[in-house]
Amino acid sequence: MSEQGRTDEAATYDMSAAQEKWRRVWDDLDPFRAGSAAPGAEKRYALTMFPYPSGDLHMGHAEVMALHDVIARYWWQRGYDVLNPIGWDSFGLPAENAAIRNDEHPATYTYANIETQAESFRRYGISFDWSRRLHTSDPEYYRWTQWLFLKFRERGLAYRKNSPVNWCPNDQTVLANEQVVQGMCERCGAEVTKRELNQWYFKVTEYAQRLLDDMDALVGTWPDRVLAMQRNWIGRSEGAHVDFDIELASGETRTVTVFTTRPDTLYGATFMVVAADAKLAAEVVAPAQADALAAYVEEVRKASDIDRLATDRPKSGVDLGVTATNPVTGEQMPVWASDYVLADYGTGAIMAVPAHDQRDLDFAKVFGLPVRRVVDTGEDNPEETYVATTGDGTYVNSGPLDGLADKAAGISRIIEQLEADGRGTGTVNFRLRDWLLSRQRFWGAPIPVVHCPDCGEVPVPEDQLPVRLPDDLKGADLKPKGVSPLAAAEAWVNTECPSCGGQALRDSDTMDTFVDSSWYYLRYLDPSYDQGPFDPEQAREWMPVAQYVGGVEHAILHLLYSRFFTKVLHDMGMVDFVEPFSALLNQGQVINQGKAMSKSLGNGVNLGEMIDTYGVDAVRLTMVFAGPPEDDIDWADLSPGGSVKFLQRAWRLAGDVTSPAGTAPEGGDVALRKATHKTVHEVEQLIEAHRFNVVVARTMELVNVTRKAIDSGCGPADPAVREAVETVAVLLSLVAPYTAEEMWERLGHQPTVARVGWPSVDPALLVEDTVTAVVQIQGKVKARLEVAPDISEADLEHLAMADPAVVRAIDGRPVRKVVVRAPKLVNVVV
RNA sequence: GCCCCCGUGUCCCAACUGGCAGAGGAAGCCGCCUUAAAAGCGGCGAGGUGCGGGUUCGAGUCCCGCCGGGGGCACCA
Repeated sequence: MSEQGRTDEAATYDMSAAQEKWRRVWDDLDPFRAGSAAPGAEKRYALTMFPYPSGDLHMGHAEVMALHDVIARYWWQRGYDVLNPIGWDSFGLPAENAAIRNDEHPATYTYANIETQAESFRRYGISFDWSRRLHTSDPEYYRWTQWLFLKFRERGLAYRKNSPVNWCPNDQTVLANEQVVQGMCERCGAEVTKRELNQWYFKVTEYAQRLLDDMDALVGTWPDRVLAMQRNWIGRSEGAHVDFDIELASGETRTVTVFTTRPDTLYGATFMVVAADAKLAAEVVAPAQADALAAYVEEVRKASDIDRLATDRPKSGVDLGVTATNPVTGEQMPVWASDYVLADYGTGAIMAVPAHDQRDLDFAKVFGLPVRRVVDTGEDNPEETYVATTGDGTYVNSGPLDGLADKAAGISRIIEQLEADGRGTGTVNFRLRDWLLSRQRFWGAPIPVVHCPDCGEVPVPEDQLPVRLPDDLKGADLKPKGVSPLAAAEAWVNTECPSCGGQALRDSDTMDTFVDSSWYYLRYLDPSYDQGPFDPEQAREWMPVAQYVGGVEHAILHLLYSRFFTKVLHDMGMVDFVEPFSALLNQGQVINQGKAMSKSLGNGVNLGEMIDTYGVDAVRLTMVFAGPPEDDIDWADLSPGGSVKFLQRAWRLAGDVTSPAGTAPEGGDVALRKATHKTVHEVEQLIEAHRFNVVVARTMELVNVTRKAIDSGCGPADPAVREAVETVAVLLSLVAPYTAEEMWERLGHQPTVARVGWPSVDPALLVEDTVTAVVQIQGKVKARLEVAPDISEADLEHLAMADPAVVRAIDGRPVRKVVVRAPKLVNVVV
């Protein structure tokens, strides 16, 4: 790129040559090895969500890594000992599907892509410690995933149960609730159906309250919206279980418990509704209504989840032909079945209070069921309007509660009464369900359990881990068949029972890949550790992660699971903290022309081409400068060419410095020195606040004033110029490592600029000689005064009132009030 | 339907606990340099902060109500 015959001002450096050159130097110096900081340095763990190895890196990776690296490199410069590892989340469906397509083993695709991405990361110049590299599909890794599964099982936190589960007919596997989005498979978009299967679960629900409570410690360092999403997902609600006796057709009595958040409206419960697809409905239905129920359930099954999600569709249901007794009024209430009650939330049955719940009221209206108001809110009576009232009010028609106007008191009184009568109890209910972890796919960690006809479910002994995946399956062997491809691998699935030695079968399901990623941050501490999943000593030194950076798409799944794992490990005594990630930053997405990049829109931007055209540094700088890190950035709005120009301008400064390396800055041009020190000081605060775009803007300003100083100010030989240019190089080392290194070399220094240390700020140089004070009349600026920064309020007021422009503006009117904020402002009110 | 975030020059974006609306960049225009162009250097313009109220000496910033955009949840009893 550099050519002969150009003037000095127009000189540029060759970006691609610099990339080749410095990459080798860095490989040699290995400057980002954790543990290489000065002895006693504070340790900081910088983590970025590890990539999935599909294809090469894309613009999204480029953005998140560029932002993340600002933090990691800043910490190194500040003298911290930094752990910034990289690895791959390398199990998963895309590799398996590629293997079926290409008639090969999934490992082929996986490890080839990993090499491609690793090469791209190196070229991209991220400050990773490559010695910590891991892949979750390595047997050395999944050995410990399996080990953790067994430990969870020992603690009763991994268990099997029969249950209707989410089934993706396209991927031919079950899905966790978290992986079903709007009734669709979050991976392939197919409509999810239900199947009754025996599957493995992690008992996340046991940790629901702690997952909620411990979020208090994350407020302020995690994005509010992520905390809100997790809270919402956990879905805690306080209420009561209330028992209703149902008079069955056989004459027997069956007690049915409902969950309600409004036990205080029990006097207004006029009917009961059970989930149509729950066993309960079939168990209590009167014989005369059994056919009607069966027909209704069939109808509901046919209606897809998509239809169910439409909240405005009319209520439907069927009368079960039995009645339940209201425990406080003694009234007989009809029992209905409907699909608006969910089988797997609460108890799958509700007491309907149509006057104060719109859904119940809609149902009552369709079927002509009674409505009775028990809370008078002052609004129109819902019995007439068919608009349910849900606010606070005075209890009516509610026996002992009548006249009371306090909802909290109403709730606790009813609960007391129910508890005294043995008809109910106060309780807390969560929306969170247990985590379904079995997958009927091949490319995952096998579940380390053997099923023996005599001994039943037998865990694989620890010394036999890992249970390795067979390496002789490929192509059509891996086609989804509704059961795991492993079930058909006879040589693999047939085994000895570890307990009795008899013929037995391995569990042929594999674990959800989210199990792998729930603990990888601990494995990074020492990926070759063979005494356990991670080195507890290293965990004490480095954990928890000081800054985690990644996409908001993991707001619930990965982050919730990792938090759960950490709490379990804490309870096992393996770690001494309860939250894995102290701070979280969600970067925005890179979009193009207002829309997410996609093949169908044809608006994709190829990272490799961008790097070839503009160079790594310009692409990184463009990403960081684009805007606040958590905002989406539209590539069409940006100017990578402008970034190139800026980097060349900055680089050119280094060539203009004529003072020798090592020149002390003292005695240099004071104005330039002040600009330099002020920039460093501001950048420190901006980085702490993650305002990286402004960091770049401040660096540009410093480049601009340095250019002026060289051309028309103190001149290139002034020591302040060297100080300014060296500062620019250090600032750029966070964002544009190649340019920074080129500058550093040109300035007569040895590599690497990435570890030279952060410039120290001289507080004396942060003090301004004079400050511009603004004098306002009625809030409008009328005069400006140059004053000392430490001027007293009285002096400033005096100066302001004496200013001719101010006197003119006041024009003899009486001054009602003078507001003085020394040294910046005086406001005169007349 | 409920909850959250965001609306600042042509565009992307700055503006500390309320205190001179403009830092940086892009695009544009004008000079300098050049035989010329590119590159480089220097300079210029423009909005009163989506709309309407309110609080305040003073509001882009705080409060209320709208409009527009984005996101999350969604029959969760």
